[in-house]
Amino acid sequence: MARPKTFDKDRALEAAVNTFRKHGYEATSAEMLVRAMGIGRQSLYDTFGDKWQLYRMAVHHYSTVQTTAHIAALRGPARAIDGIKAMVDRVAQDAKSPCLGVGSTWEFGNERPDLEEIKEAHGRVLRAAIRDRIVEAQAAGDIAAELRPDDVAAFLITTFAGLRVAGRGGANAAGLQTLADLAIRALR
Amino acid sequence: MARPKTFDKDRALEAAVNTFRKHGYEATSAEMLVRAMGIGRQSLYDTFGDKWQLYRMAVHHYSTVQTTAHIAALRGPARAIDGIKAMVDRVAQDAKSPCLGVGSTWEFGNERPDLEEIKEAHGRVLRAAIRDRIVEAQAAGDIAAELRPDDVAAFLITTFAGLRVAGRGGANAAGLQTLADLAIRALR
DNA sequence: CTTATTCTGGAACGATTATTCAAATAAGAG
DNA sequence: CTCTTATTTGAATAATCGTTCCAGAATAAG
Repeated sequence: MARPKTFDKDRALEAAVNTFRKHGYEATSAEMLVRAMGIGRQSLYDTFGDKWQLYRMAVHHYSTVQTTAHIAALRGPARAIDGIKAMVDRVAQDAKSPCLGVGSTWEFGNERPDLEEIKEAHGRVLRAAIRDRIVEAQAAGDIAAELRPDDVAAFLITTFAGLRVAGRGGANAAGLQTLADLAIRALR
Repeated sequence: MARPKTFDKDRALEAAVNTFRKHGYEATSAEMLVRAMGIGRQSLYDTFGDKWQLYRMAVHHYSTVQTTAHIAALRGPARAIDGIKAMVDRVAQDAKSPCLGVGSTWEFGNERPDLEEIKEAHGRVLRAAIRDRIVEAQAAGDIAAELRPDDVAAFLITTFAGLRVAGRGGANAAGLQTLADLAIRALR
């Protein structure tokens, strides 16, 4: 059997992710994707189907990486409140590079069931992880006991979106950190 | 002099605003605009120049209306903190309909000087108005004195973006209100 | 009425879109 | 080397894009 050289699909997908992050779905052309991914045009269609399927895979990949990083920061420190702070700080530091989650949410709202499915799955996991640490922080007296954990988790995720929009709009690192600190303040 | 009937430019512009709000710039075609605005294709180009100029006018119009509404809510109540709450609540209630400010920020970042100019001008006015009421609320003891008014104003505007992304993603009215309440909590 | 002006809508333009067919190229296995 | 398969690339398709030209319909002032 002959086994010719095959291109790195993961590398190609990550290049697609970055292109979609920067320009969104509509403003990204197949030509841009091919160039960024460093593969031939036909390989793109053979391997990933079409532009929309590639986009879905990009969103899925991005969501996985991002959710994993969120949770790693969240669970890193011993104290729950420190984990929550670490997670928020990480988003503040990362907010200068465009988020594909916010991008796809803004571009398609909740009108694309297949996209919604992907984001719902990751969102559920992330919300649950955050909620657990909130409960833990409340037990430690670091988050006000009267707050409902689900509400706080939703608030933090909404804060992520706000930070990312601010970052996209040109806010500097120090300003983003100040915003993150203020959000944490709401939990006392 | 003969003076033929002229179409209502304000109505047409508002229709353009709504179309751009829903679909963004890239995904809005001239055909969609013509249909939504209820005018002939040539009238669009004669009156508004081209698609980009129309978009700039739409962003400008939207920003003006939105800034005015923000400030009206902000200055309505006698107590400053109530004005701030009213402004945030208004955004929470409005967050289901897509915001052209967030949309243009996300679609173009801060790389379009002519767009940036428009939003900077309105942003400056809004930030100043918010800051004034924050100072007032601090004097009344309703906002923590140690917070810097500029930071709080930036935080509130970032919260607007977060709420709007959440609304676009399908959050319901009650959930948005809860998020707004939590944001206000950060100011105590 | 006439006449001046505006608006409309079909036709066309060139450019770009996503996608596919088919042929050429490249590279590893035997 | 040959053979097999992956990948690339040129060409073509059909659709749509923003935009302009142009002819005719509509409308209001004189």
